[in-house]
Amino acid sequence: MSPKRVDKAARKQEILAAAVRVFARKGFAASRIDDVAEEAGIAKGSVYLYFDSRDALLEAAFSQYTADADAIVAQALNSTDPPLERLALLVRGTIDVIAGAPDLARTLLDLWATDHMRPAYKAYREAVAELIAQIRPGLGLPHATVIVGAIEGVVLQWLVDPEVPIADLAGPVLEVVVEGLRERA
Amino acid sequence: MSPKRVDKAARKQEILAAAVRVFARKGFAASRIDDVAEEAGIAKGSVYLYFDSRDALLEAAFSQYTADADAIVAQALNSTDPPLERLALLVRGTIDVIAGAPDLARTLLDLWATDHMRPAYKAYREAVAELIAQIRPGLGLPHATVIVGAIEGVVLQWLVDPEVPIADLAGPVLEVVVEGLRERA
Amino acid sequence: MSPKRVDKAARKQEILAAAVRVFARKGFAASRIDDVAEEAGIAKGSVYLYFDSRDALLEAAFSQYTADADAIVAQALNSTDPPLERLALLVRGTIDVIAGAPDLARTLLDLWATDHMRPAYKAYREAVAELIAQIRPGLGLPHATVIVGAIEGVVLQWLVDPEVPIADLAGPVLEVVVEGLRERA
Amino acid sequence: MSPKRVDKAARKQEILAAAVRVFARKGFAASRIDDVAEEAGIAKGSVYLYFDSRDALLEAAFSQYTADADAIVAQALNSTDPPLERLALLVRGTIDVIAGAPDLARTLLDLWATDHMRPAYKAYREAVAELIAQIRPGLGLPHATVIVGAIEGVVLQWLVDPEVPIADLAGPVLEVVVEGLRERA
DNA sequence: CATGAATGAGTCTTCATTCAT
DNA sequence: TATGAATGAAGACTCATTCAT
Repeated sequence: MSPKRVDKAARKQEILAAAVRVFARKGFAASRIDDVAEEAGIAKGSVYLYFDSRDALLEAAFSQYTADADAIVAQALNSTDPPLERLALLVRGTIDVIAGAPDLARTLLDLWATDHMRPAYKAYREAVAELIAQIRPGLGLPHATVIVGAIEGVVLQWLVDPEVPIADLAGPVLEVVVEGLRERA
Repeated sequence: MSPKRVDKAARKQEILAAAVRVFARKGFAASRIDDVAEEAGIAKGSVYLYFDSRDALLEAAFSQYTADADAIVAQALNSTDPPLERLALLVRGTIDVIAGAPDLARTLLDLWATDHMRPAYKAYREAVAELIAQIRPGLGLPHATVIVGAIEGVVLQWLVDPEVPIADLAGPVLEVVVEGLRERA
Repeated sequence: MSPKRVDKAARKQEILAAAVRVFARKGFAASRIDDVAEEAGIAKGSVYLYFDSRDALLEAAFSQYTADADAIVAQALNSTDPPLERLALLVRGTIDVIAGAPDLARTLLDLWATDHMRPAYKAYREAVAELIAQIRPGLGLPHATVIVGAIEGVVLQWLVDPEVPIADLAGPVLEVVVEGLRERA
Repeated sequence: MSPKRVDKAARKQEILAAAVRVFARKGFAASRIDDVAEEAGIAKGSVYLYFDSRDALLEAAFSQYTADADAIVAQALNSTDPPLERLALLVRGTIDVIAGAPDLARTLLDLWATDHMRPAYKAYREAVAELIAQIRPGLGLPHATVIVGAIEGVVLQWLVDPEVPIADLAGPVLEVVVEGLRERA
């Protein structure tokens, strides 16, 4: 009847973190449950005390990712700042979160092949569309798709090539997207 | 010995094409040698007469893809039109090619997880940097990364969600990127 | 030290009873120690305080079952009634007991696959042989095997198909076995 | 394109026969795919070229069993002999088939725990009911259940104890069931 | 060249058993 | 005594690769 020392939720987080590190290192497809267990310093079978299956681990990693991302988006959009300010918040927030958790970010490569990101991106686009409609009439979902694309596309390039200086790119994203490339009068 | 009806190189190409179709359909991780053989209309063992291993097949499929992609970019950039025109060509060309071969495009999701795209994207960014430097001084590699990001990011969203109207997005990409979102005076 | 609230033997019996219920429900092969522990309302590890292993638990469950079965048979045979009467008692007793504990009966399916029933059935046949020899000279072990077979075979059919009305079949068993099918003069 | 030497159907039969031998030796629950493969003299993976799963092997064993059994029943019932003759045919046929294939018979112990035998036994009982109704009015399904029970119950005892002389028991079954135990006037 | 049956290493998952608390 | 987290051996199933024909 004595309560066990182990905090189940904490242990679950440890394993998930270990899994994310492994996924980041080798990709989900090449990650074995043994790898995750070893990274977490436990026996293979113990992973199953906390996650139902290998897929459940990816699932959990995904949830963790989108939870963070959603928070950023929500925060940026619910502010009362002027729209351009909020757009800047959004871009900076997203990129900071991603750059701050490279391992988690790497799982995006696997997540994209899933259809878990579909609703997330859809909501993201719609929120941005609403935001930019306040900047200038005539801006809508297509342009929002471009904004989201610029952010995620910059991340993508960093994932493909770690030398891309992701942390420094929030500025350029905003410059290009807000001011455009064309020479001003 | 007269040459056989089917020459080796051609047969190898057929298998490669079949492999790409299969990879596009189910992703690389879920594609079996059996699937490729069936798609190519030959026996499983025969695949090994042309490719040393599953990985070699992958490698070949990836190389073919990047070669195609490189050609698009080169073509757009080597024109003598004014820079903004060439940018437009590039954006439209890339998106048209990708939207025109949806099956092939799916392969990108796997490609990104390899490092085959690293040099391709690097060259892509550098070429775009050179191009936009001609539009306005002060524009450079960071902005080029955003441009490439916007293009690839829009494609990414379409891969994640087929309802994203990729074919209609070349225009919005250019609008945002060239003119910016900000209200003009 | 005053005796603990629950004495060891009683607790052991509780666990055994729980085990039998579980085995009856799902069959032995599909029964997990966890299931037994849960049915007994204790922790999995505690089962091992009373039984050395899963097999020991099985063994105990089987022994309990055969002990019960032997008691039935002994009781029916030790009466001083005339032979046909005792045969009727035996058939009715056996079927009533089995039909009265359907959960327990399911265990028979597993028991048959072990050799725990071998001596029990042997004794059963011999006792019946002795009994029927008093009904008519010339009747012996082969006929006893048929009698026991008819009883157990009817039970078997009920285990295979719960719609077989086991509770109503003691009569027909006796009719067939005592009177035979043939039209009497 | 050259046709392979191996007759797939024959090979499948070989594996099934090997499986039945293994099942007979250790019971289905304790039988490993490795055991079956070794018994068949092939590699573990090869079993899966012919059977989808371990369960499919039991399934196949079952089908083989009931095919034989059904044939016996059908043959006995479709004869034009007088009813008592046909009953004798049925009892002798069933017991001969079972006694002639002890390995296959042993799988009955596993089959019974499945619900595959439910419809088979139901049909068996109904056929016998029809048959005995021709022997004497008033005989019906309950008595048929007893007949089937006597046959299967005798087999059961032989499975539990190989010393039970199954091959010699068709006679006693008929004697008891046709004539009854009671002393005739 | 082509075939496709055969192989067996590799992986996920389960679960009896142990043991620190 | 009791607990239940942890362990790791075992087993089903997959599939890249080989090779006899």
